Amino acid sequence: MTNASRSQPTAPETPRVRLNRERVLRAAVELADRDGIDSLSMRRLSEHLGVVPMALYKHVAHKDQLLDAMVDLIVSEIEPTPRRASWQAAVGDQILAARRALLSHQWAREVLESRTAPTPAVLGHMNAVIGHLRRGGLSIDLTHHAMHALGSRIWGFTQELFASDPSPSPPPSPEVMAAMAQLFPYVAEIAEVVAHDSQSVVGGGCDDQFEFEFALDLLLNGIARLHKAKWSSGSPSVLAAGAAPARGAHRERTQGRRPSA
Amino acid sequence: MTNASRSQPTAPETPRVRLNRERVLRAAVELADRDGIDSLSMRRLSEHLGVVPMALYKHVAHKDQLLDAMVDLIVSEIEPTPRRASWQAAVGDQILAARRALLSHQWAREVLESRTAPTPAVLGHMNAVIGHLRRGGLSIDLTHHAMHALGSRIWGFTQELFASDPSPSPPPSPEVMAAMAQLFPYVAEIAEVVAHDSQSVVGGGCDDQFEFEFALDLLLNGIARLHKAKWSSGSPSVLAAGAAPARGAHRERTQGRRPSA
DNA sequence: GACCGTGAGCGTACAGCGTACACCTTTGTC
DNA sequence: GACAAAGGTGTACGCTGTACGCTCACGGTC
Repeated sequence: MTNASRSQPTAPETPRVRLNRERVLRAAVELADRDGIDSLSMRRLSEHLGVVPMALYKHVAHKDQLLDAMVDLIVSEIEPTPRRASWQAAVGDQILAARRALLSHQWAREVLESRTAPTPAVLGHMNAVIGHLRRGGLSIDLTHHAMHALGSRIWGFTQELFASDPSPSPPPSPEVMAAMAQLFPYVAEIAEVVAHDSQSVVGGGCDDQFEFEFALDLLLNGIARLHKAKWSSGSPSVLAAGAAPARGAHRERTQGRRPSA
Repeated sequence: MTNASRSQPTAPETPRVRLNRERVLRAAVELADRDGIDSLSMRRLSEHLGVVPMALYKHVAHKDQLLDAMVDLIVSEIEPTPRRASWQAAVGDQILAARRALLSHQWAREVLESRTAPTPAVLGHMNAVIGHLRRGGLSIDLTHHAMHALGSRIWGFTQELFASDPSPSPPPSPEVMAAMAQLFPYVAEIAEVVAHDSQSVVGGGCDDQFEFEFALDLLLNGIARLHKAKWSSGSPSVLAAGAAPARGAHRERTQGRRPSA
C-alpha cells in the first residue's frame, strides 16, 4: 500500500535518473547560489533532487564533506594563468581569475574560510600563486610571508568589515544620523561622501572590484619592494626599506623573531 | 508535585541571584571562549546559568542579538590609543590594541565578520582608526580606500587561508607527502621549510603575531607612499608611484572607475 | 532465463536547535 | 495589602543532521 506510489507511480515517463556524486554537488551549488548557503540543508537539497534526505548519504559522508566538495568543484574551475612579463602581473592574473570564478558563488568565501584542510583544487590554486612568486625570483622566506599577507585574498575577495546586507535596512533617520555624526565624526564624514547613492556605512555604495584591485596592488607592490631590497625575515627592520618610516618601535613588537630559518 | 523541588528546593542557601543582560552576556562570552562559538546554544547557555532556556529571552530578543551584544562587549574593551609622532604608528597601535582585546576570544573573528550592522563599540573603533588616518593628513578619498584595504584586519587578525585546526590531524604519511610534492611542488617546498616543528601546510607552525604585523606594515607603508604621492582614486595609474612597476594593464582592469568623487 | 550479491534509495527515529505562547512567581510601588 | 511590571517556567512546534535497518533494482555469473 505504502509502496504503491513507488512501484508504478503516476508519472512513469520520468525514467528516474540515477543519483550520483556529480549530480548531488551540482544541485547543491545551484541551490546555494540561488538561496544562499544558510538555507542549504540536506533536506532541501534532497527535495530539490526528488529524493529522500538519506539518499544523499550514499554519495557524501556528511554535510561537511558536501561543503568541501562544493568548494573543490568551483575552485577547480579557476583556470591557471600563464607567465607574464612581471610576477606581479602573473599573480594578479591568477588571483583575478579566482575572483571571476568565485564571484558568482557568494557563499564560497564563508565556506572556504571555515575549512580546516585544503582540497586538491585549493592546493592547486595555491600552488599556482606560489609558483608565480617563486619563478619571479622571490625567496622561499619572502614567498611564505607574502602568502600569509595575501591570506584569503588569493581567492579574489576582500574581507570587508561587514557582510553586505542582502535586505538593506531603511536609511537611518536624520536624528540617528546626527547622533552618529556627533559620536563618530570620522565615520560619519566618510559615510556622507560614500553615501551619495547608497545608505550603508562602509561597503555599501562602493566599487568592490576597484577596492579589491586597490588592496591587491598595495600588497603586491609592497612585496615587490621588499624583494628588491632583498628583505628577509631575519632582518625585520628592513621591512620599511625605501618607504615612509615604519610604525616605529612597538613595545611588544616581535622584532627579529621569525618562524623558520 | 512537579513543583515541589521548585518551591523549596534541596539547596535553599542559593538565594537565586536574578538574571540580567550583563550576566547573560558575560556567561555567553565565557562559554564561547571555553567551548567555541559553535557549541554556544541558548540551551547550553541557560543550563550554564542554572535557568530554563526561555528565561534568556527576557534579556535578549534572539540569538543574533546575543551575538551582536557579545561582540559589542569585547570590542568595547579595546582601549583607544593616543596620537603618535606618525599616523602609521598611531593606526598600528590602535589595531594592535584590538588584536590584544580579541585574541583571547577566537570566535570573535567569525562573529564579527558575519554581522551586517555595526554596533556602537564597533563604530567607535572604526572611528578611532579613521581618526588617526585623517589627523595624519590623509584625504577622505584615500582614507576610504585604506579602510577597505585594511578590511577586517583592523580587528587585529589576519584572514588565514585555513582556520587553525583545533585537533591537528596526524602528519600526512610519506607517500601522501611525496604525491603532494609531485602535484604541488611549490606548496610542498614551502611546507617543508615551515614544517620544521609543525605538520600543517600553511598557518600551522607560523608565528601569527609576526605574520600579522608583517602584513599590517606592508599595508600601512603602501598607504603612506600613496599619501606622499598625493594619490587620488581619480588618477589610478599613480597607484604604483615610486614603487616597482605595477601589475600592468589588465584587460579587465577598472581603470579610472571609482565609487565616489 | 534463473540466481544472487551489491548498493542505491527509503522510512523511521532521535537528539539537538531556536523560539512562540501561555502561565506562574517574584519584585517594586503606592 | 493591592496591583502592575518584570522575570522565570513548561510545553510545543518546526527545523536541523544523521544512525540504522529495510527493500528493491541492477549487474554479473551460471
